[in-house]
Amino acid sequence: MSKASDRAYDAIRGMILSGELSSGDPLREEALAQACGVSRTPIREALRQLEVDLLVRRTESQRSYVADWSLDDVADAFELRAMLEGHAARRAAERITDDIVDELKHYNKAIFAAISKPRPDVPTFLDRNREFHALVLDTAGSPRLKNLLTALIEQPVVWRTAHNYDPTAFQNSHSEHADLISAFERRDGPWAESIMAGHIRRAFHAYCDAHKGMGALKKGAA
Amino acid sequence: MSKASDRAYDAIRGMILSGELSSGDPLREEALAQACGVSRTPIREALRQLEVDLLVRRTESQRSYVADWSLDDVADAFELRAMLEGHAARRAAERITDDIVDELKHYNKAIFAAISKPRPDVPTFLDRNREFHALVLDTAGSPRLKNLLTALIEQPVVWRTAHNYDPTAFQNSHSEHADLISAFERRDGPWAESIMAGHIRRAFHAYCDAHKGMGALKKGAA
DNA sequence: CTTCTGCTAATTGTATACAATAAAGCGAAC
DNA sequence: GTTCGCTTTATTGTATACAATTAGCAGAAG
Repeated sequence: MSKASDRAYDAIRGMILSGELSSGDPLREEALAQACGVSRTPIREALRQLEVDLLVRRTESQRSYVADWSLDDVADAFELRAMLEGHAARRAAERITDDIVDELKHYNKAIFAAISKPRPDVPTFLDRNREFHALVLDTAGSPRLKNLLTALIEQPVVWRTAHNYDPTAFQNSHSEHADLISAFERRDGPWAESIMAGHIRRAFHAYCDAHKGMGALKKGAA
Repeated sequence: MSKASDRAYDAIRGMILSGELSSGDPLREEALAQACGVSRTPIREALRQLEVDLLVRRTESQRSYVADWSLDDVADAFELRAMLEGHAARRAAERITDDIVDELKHYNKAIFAAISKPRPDVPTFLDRNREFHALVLDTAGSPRLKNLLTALIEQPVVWRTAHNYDPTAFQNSHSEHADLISAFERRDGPWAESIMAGHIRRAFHAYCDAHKGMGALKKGAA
């Protein structure tokens, strides 16, 4: 996407993720255009993309609203991620080269450094973690799988949960990555698959723990 | 999508599937607009959708081209379908009601009727088959899964292959649906999953047989 | 009191003009 | 002869005006 569309996309996405907009809020093109300082054309493009991301839902009459993510939806998303990323890990194990393994080790070292500080560096953790998973996905060598997963991976759920990780969860994440790398070194697809699936499922349970009693994702603002 | 966008989408999609446009052909908005009798705006929307469908690819400089589907890509798509539709079948088996089972039986009966004629009624087969799979997918009750699969399910591969089915393949398809219904009646998720996965894989092999020696999807026209 | 109908206002869809950007072709310098 | 850079041209991005559609509401009929 190009400049204005990107600005619009990031802006709207930010408003949704930050809770400035709540579930079910209507998204009117004209209003968003003013808010983002662009015309309706790039807004329309951004909304289409956000719809693919499932952050925005459209009614049959083409009106757009902020999507609502119930706990079931979140579970659903994590389940699919577990399956698809597990599959990706298996394929990656069958195709990986030593160079890629080294690169993964490098990312995981950076993750370790970020979470070993007295006060964990969450943004760095998130970035390296993202890169780690992206590299696995690339190594899987399936453009379609990549397409499906990217729509699933960068979603509010993932985004919000990490801030609530406790130190143990960080450690678990890091050591699961290490296990995954071991599976890759042995080119053991099934092992890689099961580690990855478990890795995602653990993230889901971390999410559940973090959101216990706080009404899931309802009402982000206020 | 609305009228003009739809027309554009169908028209371009048709041009690609029929082979009127070949892999790698550039898609220029202005030219398509004229060809479809609409302005560039709906064309742009259609192209974005076709890109999601993976029928169109865009370069970094935002130019659009007809995507090329190598045999590997086709295999890739079928593998993902097998996994995801298998998953959907398992979920469906855990959630299905007797009414839905009856409806599936009804579709499968219609399929049987269509393929039992002296000269099989392929369009009807395709329609009922589509409805059968769509109902399973709905019953799975995962909007995200549905989202992912619809992007995968209506693709050139599926579309073209059925025309080359031999009578045996039609029969197999019908009897696998019957098996699936049995699994649903017993609410046996794992069974349903494996039948569905096999069902899709068989379709892939039917595709391979039909395209043996005819250079996969290269050069559809001429 | 409810429901249907028609009007009004709000919102999205489409077309088109113009701006920005990337590709292609040409020419000069080395 | 090749390569670098400029100019030209083709193509996409953005803004805006207008058309079409939809929702919301008021008012009359039952």
